[in-house]
Amino acid sequence: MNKIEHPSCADLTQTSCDACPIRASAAFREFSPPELDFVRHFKIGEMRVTAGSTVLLEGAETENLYTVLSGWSFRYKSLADGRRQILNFALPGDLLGLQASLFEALHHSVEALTEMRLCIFRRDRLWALYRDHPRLALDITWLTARQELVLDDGMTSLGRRTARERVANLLLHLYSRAEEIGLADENEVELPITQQHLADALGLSLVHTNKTLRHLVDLGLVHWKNRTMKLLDAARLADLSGYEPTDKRPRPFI
Amino acid sequence: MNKIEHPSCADLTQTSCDACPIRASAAFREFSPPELDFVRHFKIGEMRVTAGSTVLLEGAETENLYTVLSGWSFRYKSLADGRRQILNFALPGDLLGLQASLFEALHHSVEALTEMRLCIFRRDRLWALYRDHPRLALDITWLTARQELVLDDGMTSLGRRTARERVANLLLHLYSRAEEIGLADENEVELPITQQHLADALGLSLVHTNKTLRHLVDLGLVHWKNRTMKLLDAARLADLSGYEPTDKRPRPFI
DNA sequence: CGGCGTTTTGACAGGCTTCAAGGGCCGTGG
DNA sequence: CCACGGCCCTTGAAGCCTGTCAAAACGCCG
Repeated sequence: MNKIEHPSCADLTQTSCDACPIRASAAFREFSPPELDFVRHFKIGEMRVTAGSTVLLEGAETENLYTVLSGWSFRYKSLADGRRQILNFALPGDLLGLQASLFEALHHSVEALTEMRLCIFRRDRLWALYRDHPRLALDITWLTARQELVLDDGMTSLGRRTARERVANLLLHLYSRAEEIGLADENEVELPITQQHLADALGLSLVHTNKTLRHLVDLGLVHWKNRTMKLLDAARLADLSGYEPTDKRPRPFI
Repeated sequence: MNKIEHPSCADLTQTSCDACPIRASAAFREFSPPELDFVRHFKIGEMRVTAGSTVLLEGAETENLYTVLSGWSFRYKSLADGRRQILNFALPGDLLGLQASLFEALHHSVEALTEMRLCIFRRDRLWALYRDHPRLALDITWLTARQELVLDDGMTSLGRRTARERVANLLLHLYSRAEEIGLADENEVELPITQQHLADALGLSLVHTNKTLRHLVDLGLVHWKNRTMKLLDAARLADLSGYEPTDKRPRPFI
């Protein structure tokens, strides 16, 4: 399996929040000393999971709140007969399990696409965070609002876009997300997903996803091989996808 | 067709927050006196819009934050060629425009289905709310997380459910939402929507939506006439829809 | 080399869309 | 009082986009 490398913290058993690899990214805002201090105590520990493992399971209760430190994963829902819908992909900096912290149980599952490192926060201290660190609370709201943007666009794709538009749209979105946190450049990105994942995210069958993707490749708009994607003509892709780039402003973080 | 109306609030007899019709509902939690006091000042005024008017327009900036006091509306996105996807329906107690408060611009529109009364909050005081009233901040987070539940299920429908499953699922969902705030009982509810709205929410064509709905009616599972829906066999509907009821716990509110 | 997961292709079926037209309901106006 | 127009709902027919079935090619790894 492909792994996402984060050399700076590769062999650390427990990253100090001071040296958090996430915070170091230019995409996130700076913490004040008191905030940093709180976060250090809010955090219970770290978790490392292997590619393919289930991080969160639909229906589970009493889960904690997690933050992705490294690695890719995806949220999904399953129907009784096995049909699966991928809701979105979670990258470093994303929050996981907030639902479980606010409601009785989780209504979706999360699966790791690569080896992942997760920061674990105590769900019972979420209230303390809101009470004592409003700026962090606002950051959480910001993250959830941002995710809603993604879900809104995803719904529009599933409901009203053609297969070709959906594929083009998702490829651009994935590149954009990866680039934002420095996992891509030169229009090239390593995506740890199979075409089956694309299909489940797009609401299409595997076969049709393949044919559509191949079509875009044949048109010379994108390269897709060995878990690596390269955008060859992002402008034309965007053109036939109705893609609307999302807000790029600095991003807060717990 | 769609016009933005911003009637002056001056002539309206402003509802005192103390007697807020939303808070009176058993579905919402009680406010503490200080919270009530803050909300009173957070609120700038009320707005009344007529059925069919556009409450929020995609791309608009510097919008305020709204809360629905009465009436139905829906959030939607449009594609360049006119295709429309309804993202969800907003009922009394729902928040509108949080995105616009956190980001540069709105990425979806909102249209009123009935006459509506909206409570207007100052977007620039959102930070004060988080700073001084963490419980209210948590309430906002709760509302957005809850909306995410709805979007997740909607995505699953659009991506992986058949037309029949989608229709059955949406009807149950709409009834559930209406019942929750006392707008429905005896399995009967007045839905101010046309089949075109159903179609746009389900990602189906109007024709196919009609045929599918008619099929459910012919099966004796539901009644649909004159903007009124009655669930005749909710169990069987749920059975063929893969419906999962959402959390029913008391609901917070700004 | 063999096994397995992934990608690719072809053929066919079908669910859903599109096109088209008629019917019902209701407010408006002659 | 009835005709008329505008929505909305309904129904039929034809066609296409996408799903399903099947099988082969490919690539990686033990």
